[in-house]
Amino acid sequence: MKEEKLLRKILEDNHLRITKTRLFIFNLLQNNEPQSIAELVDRSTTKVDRVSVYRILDLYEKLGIIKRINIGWKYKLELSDIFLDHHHHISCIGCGHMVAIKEEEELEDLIDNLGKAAEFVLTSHQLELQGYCAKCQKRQKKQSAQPLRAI
Amino acid sequence: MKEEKLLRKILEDNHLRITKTRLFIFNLLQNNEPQSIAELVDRSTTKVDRVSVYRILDLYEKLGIIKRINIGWKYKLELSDIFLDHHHHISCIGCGHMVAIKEEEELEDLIDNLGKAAEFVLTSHQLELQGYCAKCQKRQKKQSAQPLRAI
DNA sequence: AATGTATTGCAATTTTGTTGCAATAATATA
DNA sequence: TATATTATTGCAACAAAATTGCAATACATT
Repeated sequence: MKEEKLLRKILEDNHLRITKTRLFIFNLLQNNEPQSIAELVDRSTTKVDRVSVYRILDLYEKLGIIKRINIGWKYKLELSDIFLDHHHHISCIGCGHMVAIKEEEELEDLIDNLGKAAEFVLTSHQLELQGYCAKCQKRQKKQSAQPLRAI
Repeated sequence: MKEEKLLRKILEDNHLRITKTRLFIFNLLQNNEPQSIAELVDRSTTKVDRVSVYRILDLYEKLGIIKRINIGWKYKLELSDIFLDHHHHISCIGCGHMVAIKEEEELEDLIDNLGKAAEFVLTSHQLELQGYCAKCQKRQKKQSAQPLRAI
């Protein structure tokens, strides 16, 4: 429960109250894959009002507790790097399956340099990869070849 | 007008009609910085109905003509790599200013390897950096120091 | 130019996100 | 530990964003 302790500290430091709803939402974030707001609202019903979910997510974002990550056209929310180790994502267009890519020094260094070159002081970055996972590649081969840009 | 030719070819290849509205929206995408859907809808009024803007953007996404890029909690749309040279973005939290980062072989290679390591066949990726631009850094120094997690 | 059909615009609807305010719950303090 | 203070929540109403069905229109084919 190290994470909840940190959450409590952040709230305290900002003179914000440690409430059941705030802990509940934090719990949802902690015990699930990255979720959309709709999913979070869904998982909260009966426990927490829609409005409060939105308000708590806004607050958590301002406090740097959560961040948005992109999956194609949509985005999902996950705990930020102070709770989870810094990482990136790769997601399968075929089945939606998503895996975390653990931190790579070489990549992070390169990103730092991009910031320096642009004379920026970097505060954050996201890298998202998309493609077909091993399973979906096999499945595709079995079926007839797909057109490049089918709709 | 090389780009419009490619657009026409993609539509033709998919047995879709080349219409004034589709060309109009493409034109908006081509002649502006990355835009939000709201901005595109705004710039279309009187010419194109809101609904059609949504439908055309959906279509363009399916066809791989446009892609979403993230700016903090929001996203914007821009033409995809078949129209624009592949690049990434760095945006300033202070003033919202955004600059393109031109392709870097080393970075792209590294990303390819991440895909291979996960046994994925990659189709696309996005890298977004955030921070403070040179101007905003100076402005901040003048003002008193900011707390790390102010709300 | 006429025909068939995809595309568009309109109206209505659903979904998503926001606001004000009274009721409630968390903290400070006595 | 009870009470007072005030942040937080839920409710209702609202506003904005996105979607749907269908008739009117415009594009492509002959």
